[in-house]
Amino acid sequence: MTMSTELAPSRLRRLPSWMLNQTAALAHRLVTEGLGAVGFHRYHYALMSTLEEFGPTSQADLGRRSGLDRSDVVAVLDVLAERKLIERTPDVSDRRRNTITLTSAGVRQLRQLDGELARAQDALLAALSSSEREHLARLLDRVLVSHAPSPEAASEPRQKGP
Amino acid sequence: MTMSTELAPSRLRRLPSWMLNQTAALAHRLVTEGLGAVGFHRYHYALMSTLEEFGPTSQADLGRRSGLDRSDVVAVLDVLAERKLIERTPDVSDRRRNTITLTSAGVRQLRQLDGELARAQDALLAALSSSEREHLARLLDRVLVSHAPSPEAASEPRQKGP
DNA sequence: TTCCAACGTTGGTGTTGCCAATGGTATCGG
DNA sequence: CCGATACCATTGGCAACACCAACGTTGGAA
Repeated sequence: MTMSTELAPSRLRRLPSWMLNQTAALAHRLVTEGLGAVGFHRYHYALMSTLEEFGPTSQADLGRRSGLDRSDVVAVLDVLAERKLIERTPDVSDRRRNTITLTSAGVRQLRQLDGELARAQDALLAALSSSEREHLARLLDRVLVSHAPSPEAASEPRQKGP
Repeated sequence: MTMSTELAPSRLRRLPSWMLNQTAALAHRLVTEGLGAVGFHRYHYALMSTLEEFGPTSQADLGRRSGLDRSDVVAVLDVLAERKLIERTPDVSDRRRNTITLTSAGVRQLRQLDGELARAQDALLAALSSSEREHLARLLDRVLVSHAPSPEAASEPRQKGP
């Protein structure tokens, strides 16, 4: 991923998909380094922050919300459980599921990762003013929303259907 | 990469690095599908467009300019050569090198890929106006330039020194 | 009851971006 | 001239990443 932008042909340099790839790679590297320095992985943050925001859920739900494959969720939760940051308890009302709970140590750990991540974002966007960063975020969000999956067909278990 | 943005926790949704990753993944998919439909790969386009812009060069230079590892360049050029889109000729003035030349068939092929790629960009950024697309491009470019490698230390072989 | 869907888990797969080693060649210092 | 050093194309491999298939178990609807 070491590429001098100066040398790159304008054909590539102007291509939005190319710019996005390069920038994402940059972001990925910074985030990986930042979290790696304190012994964590993006996946760990994804699951822990999802847990904090939505409260205890099943592994499958966790994966769906954070965009991880459920098979990968297993391994990530293994690590988090070993570090006592989450708890895996069988769901008594549905014995297929585990209920995943963020421990208080997990909440504290999440704070540290938040800081690490904020630093990484700052390093990434150092060249932009805060209003420019917001603008960038808005534009990216628009693109993402426009490609969001169809509004119908919620895979969430409904309490009651019509 | 199939994730409903609605369900994602705002902790992730607001993170620039996360948005960039998601958008880049989207772009990657569209580009891969577009080029794949006509039997090509991003790497093929990267090398061919670099060749058209800079003219015949060595494989190592080609890799440096387009951001590909030189070992990957070999395989990509193998395919392009087999399709008669480039020509690999030994460099008489430096027998370590191959001189890679884009054939006229290569130029024509490149036109088709340009079209395919333009369609992919359009699909990706459909939600944005043209001025918004330009704005996004400018912001991304600023970020990329700010992280560009140091301006010193040109690895280009100089014709003659001072 | 039967059938289908979802669950957690295991064990894969293909792609991507790299790195190391090799044999050949060029260049520079002495 | 000679040796050291650096660059070349090429091969082979690796780790991370995103994803998929299959399994046995459980839940819920027909």
